[in-house]
Amino acid sequence: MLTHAAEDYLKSIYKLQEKGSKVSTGLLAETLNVKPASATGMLKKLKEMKLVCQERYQEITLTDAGKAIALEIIRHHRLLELYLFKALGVPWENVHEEAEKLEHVISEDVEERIDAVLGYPTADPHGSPIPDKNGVVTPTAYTSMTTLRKGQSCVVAEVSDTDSALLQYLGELNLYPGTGFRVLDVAPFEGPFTIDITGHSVVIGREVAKHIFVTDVQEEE
Amino acid sequence: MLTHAAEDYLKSIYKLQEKGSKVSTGLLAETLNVKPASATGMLKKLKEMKLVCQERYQEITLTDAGKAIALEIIRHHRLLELYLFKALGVPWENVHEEAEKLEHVISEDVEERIDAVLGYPTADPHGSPIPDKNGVVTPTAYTSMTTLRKGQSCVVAEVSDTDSALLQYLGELNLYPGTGFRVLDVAPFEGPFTIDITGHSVVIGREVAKHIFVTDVQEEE
DNA sequence: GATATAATTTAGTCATGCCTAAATTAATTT
DNA sequence: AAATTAATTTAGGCATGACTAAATTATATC
Repeated sequence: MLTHAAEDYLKSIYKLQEKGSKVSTGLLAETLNVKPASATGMLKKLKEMKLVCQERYQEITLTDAGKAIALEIIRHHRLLELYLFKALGVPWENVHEEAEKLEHVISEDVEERIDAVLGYPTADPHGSPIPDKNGVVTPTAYTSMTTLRKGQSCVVAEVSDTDSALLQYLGELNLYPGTGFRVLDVAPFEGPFTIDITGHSVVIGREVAKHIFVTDVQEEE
Repeated sequence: MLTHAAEDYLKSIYKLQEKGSKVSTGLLAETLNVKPASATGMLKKLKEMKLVCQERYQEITLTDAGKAIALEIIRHHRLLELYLFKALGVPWENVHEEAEKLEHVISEDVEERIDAVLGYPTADPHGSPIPDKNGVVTPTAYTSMTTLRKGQSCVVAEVSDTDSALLQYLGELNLYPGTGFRVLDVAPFEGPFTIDITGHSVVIGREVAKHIFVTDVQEEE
């Protein structure tokens, strides 16, 4: 069994490379709120355990074994997030922090029960895909909200889960994955979006729109 | 915030003195599966934190602050046990182990939601009382099953939660707290009990009976 | 009262996982 | 090409929480 810290390193490496970043010691350290020297130390251990590959001063990648563990932890995390949200009513801006602690201690048995109670879901409350038991991820195709034009309608697919204040704001607007809206107007010079969401008209700034990803984009007369 | 290990020490001290044991370094070490020297080390820290009192080579007791923390952890543990049992269907012989890991990472917010979902319960699946939010414990009055005589009927109040194989056995017999049964016979010379439990006749040995505690004992014609 | 046994404490060690400071290597600028 | 800057690694330290071995204190026995 791995330590919690080692699991967190593997998870962060996976998420960074999934995001398309070149994973370096410094980036990893920053992500984990740790000094680069500490990351070097942990990476050395993970390399000895054959979970991580890295040539001296070069890019960091996961081995198949490392990736499998990373996906398992991510599955724990996302199932727990959804469970806390749906079964216990924890506000979605808080589920990430809670799941962060629980993901390392939950047993496979409890996880399977949670999975069953939720009806074998495929996405967490923010729309991120939940890997299945075999580590297979089915990513959802989506576009950034910033690409939308006046008159288009769409459905929220995913939102960034990093900023809890932003999540709280989006929750107040009911901008959860699955919610549909229509673009009433896009202000010129990279201006804000005015959207119609279930009958209410709301203005959304560019900075917020960058964190919203949509699907089912359709022109509407 | 305390470390998980410190929380475990406080919890064990509380449970041992609740059971009526004189809490010594050696007993505590044995309970926690740790060497006496290790316990001495942790006790030193807990004394510095004013959570534990102990004169050199003498009995160990909790301060009010230490007791409050112990009760909080026990509350976490027992609420989690009941939640795993009722909401997720985890077999009762497994809930102790699961809760042991979760009790240290669960937030107060999630705990309150669990408490509400369960309808503010007062006992865990084994019948142990759940301290309330203020640390008040309302113990249930019960008698050992070994004191029962032929013809008496009663209701299971509590069972030992330490031996998971025993719990599995009791579960198969449906001997959960709340279940009633009647003593059909007690064999002589400290022999086994024959009981009627919801229509089935079952023989229970002395060693098992020692771990069952009953209430509502009544003579029956 | 002396001694054997049991319990407890002290002292020193080890593994984790973080830190800072210094050294090294890589990349950029002049 | 040399020098500066940035990134990475090494070296040494610290806290936690376990361990073993040895010393100390308490208790029981003769």
